[in-house]
Amino acid sequence: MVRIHNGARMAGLIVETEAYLGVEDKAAHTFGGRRTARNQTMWGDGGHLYVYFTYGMHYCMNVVAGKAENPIAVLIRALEPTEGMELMHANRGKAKRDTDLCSGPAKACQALNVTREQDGVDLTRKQGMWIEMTRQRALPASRIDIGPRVGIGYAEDWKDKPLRFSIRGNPHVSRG
DNA sequence: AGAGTGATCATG
DNA sequence: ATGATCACTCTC
Repeated sequence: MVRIHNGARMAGLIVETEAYLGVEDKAAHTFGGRRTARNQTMWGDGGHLYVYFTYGMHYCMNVVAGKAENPIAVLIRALEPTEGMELMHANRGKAKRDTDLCSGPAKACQALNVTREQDGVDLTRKQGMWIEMTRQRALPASRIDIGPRVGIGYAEDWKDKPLRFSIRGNPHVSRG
């Protein structure tokens, strides 16, 4: 994931995600067909960034993954910083080590200076923020941990579904 | 384990 | 208009 802010480039490898599956997923903002000012980006075409504000102080970002009217999104829960760590430290303030920079969904947004201003950004254009392929080979399934999502204990029969994905042993994965 | 913090959303 | 909630983080 690449972010240009004030002319400087920051980047990180996506190491942890969660899937939010449209109108039937009780943990998704679009559950039951809810369509609000906040979540309207989720209802649009995939390839755009959905950013929401929560707990009075935190932003979290998602990659919209469905076609229009199919509100599926992938929450970016953690990044392994690869470029611009100095700027990330400045943005985060309290972080002591590199593993504190982006090891959580709101931390990653704070490090990359992502707010509601970035909601709806087209990630297929290399402007402001986008996603690039790495030169690394795809990881084998054996290197991916799969488990229940974090912080959605209210979601009844959806709370234990295996929709959280992370790279096994990567120190930048959130504690959750 | 508890506080911090305010937008958001369903209710009426 | 009101009140409960919240896809979290930090500090104790």
